Amino acid sequence: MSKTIIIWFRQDLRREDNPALHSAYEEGAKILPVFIEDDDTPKSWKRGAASKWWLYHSLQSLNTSLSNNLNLFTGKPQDILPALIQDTGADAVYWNRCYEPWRKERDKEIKKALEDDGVEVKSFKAGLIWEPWTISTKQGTPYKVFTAFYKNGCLEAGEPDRPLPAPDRLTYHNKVSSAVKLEELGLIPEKDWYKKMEKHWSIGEESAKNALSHFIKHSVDDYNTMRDRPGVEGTSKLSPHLHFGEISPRTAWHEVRKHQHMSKGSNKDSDVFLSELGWREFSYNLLYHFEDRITDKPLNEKFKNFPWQKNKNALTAWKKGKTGYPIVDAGMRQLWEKGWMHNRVRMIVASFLIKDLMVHWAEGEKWFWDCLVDADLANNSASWQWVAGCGADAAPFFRIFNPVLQGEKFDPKGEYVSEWCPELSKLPNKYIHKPWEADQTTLEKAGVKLGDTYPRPIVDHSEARDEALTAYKKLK
DNA sequence: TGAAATGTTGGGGCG
DNA sequence: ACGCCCCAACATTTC
Repeated sequence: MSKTIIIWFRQDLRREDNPALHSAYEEGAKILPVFIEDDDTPKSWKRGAASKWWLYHSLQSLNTSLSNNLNLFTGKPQDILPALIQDTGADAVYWNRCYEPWRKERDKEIKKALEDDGVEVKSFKAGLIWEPWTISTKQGTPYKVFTAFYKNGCLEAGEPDRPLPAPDRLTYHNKVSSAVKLEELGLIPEKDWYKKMEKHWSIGEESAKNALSHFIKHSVDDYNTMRDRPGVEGTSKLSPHLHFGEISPRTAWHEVRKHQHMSKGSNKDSDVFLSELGWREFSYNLLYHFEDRITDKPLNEKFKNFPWQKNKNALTAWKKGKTGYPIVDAGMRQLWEKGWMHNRVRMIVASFLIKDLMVHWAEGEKWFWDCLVDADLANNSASWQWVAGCGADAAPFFRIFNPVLQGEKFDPKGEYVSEWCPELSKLPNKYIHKPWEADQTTLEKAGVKLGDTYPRPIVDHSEARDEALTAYKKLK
């Protein structure tokens, strides 16, 4: 009689390059695929609304590719898994590792409890290319500077492992009767705000592969410059697929490498994309080594005394995309509608919230957490601290983005602003990033009434900048 | 993966 | 022809 192995899916919702699944398949075992929507996540980091919506579809897609054999549960894995083993007589549980602090701890306990009961447990690397404990400085300390981490740490560790093929013809254990329906996971909200997101995304493993090949075919060789143009298709848009593990970072890495070997041109641009995968690894490295100072406390303790403003009205205006700065508002509206924001604009809106409005970066972090389909603890936390200047290898605080100049530089034709702030779309390029400077005739011609159809700036950037710098200077 | 302030240079207007 | 000033253009420094 063949062995039955529970494959506990978490953030690895794919068949290809799935080491846990692959290993069970190679053993010729009967597979019992399981996903548990756990309720033991700390309150602040419960799945956000957009993230839930994505997960719903990703699970649906995974279930299809597992020939409807995915068993869904809600509750605590530490209760559900042993019960499941009791029910099915499964011999082993395999999973791919997660790196959130609370999951790490919990998984360790589950492993011990199961092993004490004579159940075999194996965990695998699937979500990262270089796991944090394998990369350290010559002194044995964790890297805190990206370039050193990536060049001397990651790249010196050698070419990443090749991705594993998807197993064909899996043998499944019978579906478990206690499993619940996808609808019962509580992932789809009552209000149907997500309808508008549906047209922006195609979810699941196959879509993730398509997104990657589309990116490699059309954008990767102009990545270095075009990735900064929010009005243009220049980025990979892989982030949600990577977060849920619909595609592995190793696959992305090696597909780009393959392209590099076959293409005649320079690899400069595609190398920049690979280094972005490196930034993802760096974020996980920080989360792993500095977990208590990553998600809401500043890594740089000097910032504990920063005079953050509880500016509720400003925060609301920011969230709604009504700050009066077109590039900021366009970004915030894109986030709301699409569950995603272009990376260049993420930096601009974050700089604006933190430095122009002097609102604590954790407020922005929370809002992104709820709105982003790619909400990811490591990336979101590290990136907010990066902009705030209090993270590892962070942008210095005094590097304050000017929303007008950023708009003019990276959205020179106003395409991005026009798409997300259509009320401004008839303004000439010269004024589309600063409508308050346009004369009355120009405004009327474009159908813009400041303070009515579009807000006036809620702060004066130049004054706000001075105030932020003054506050920063007082820190010691 | 900035922007503003400050410094330097050099051409051209002009007495 | 010369010195002086103005100011763009560019470079450097500072936040």
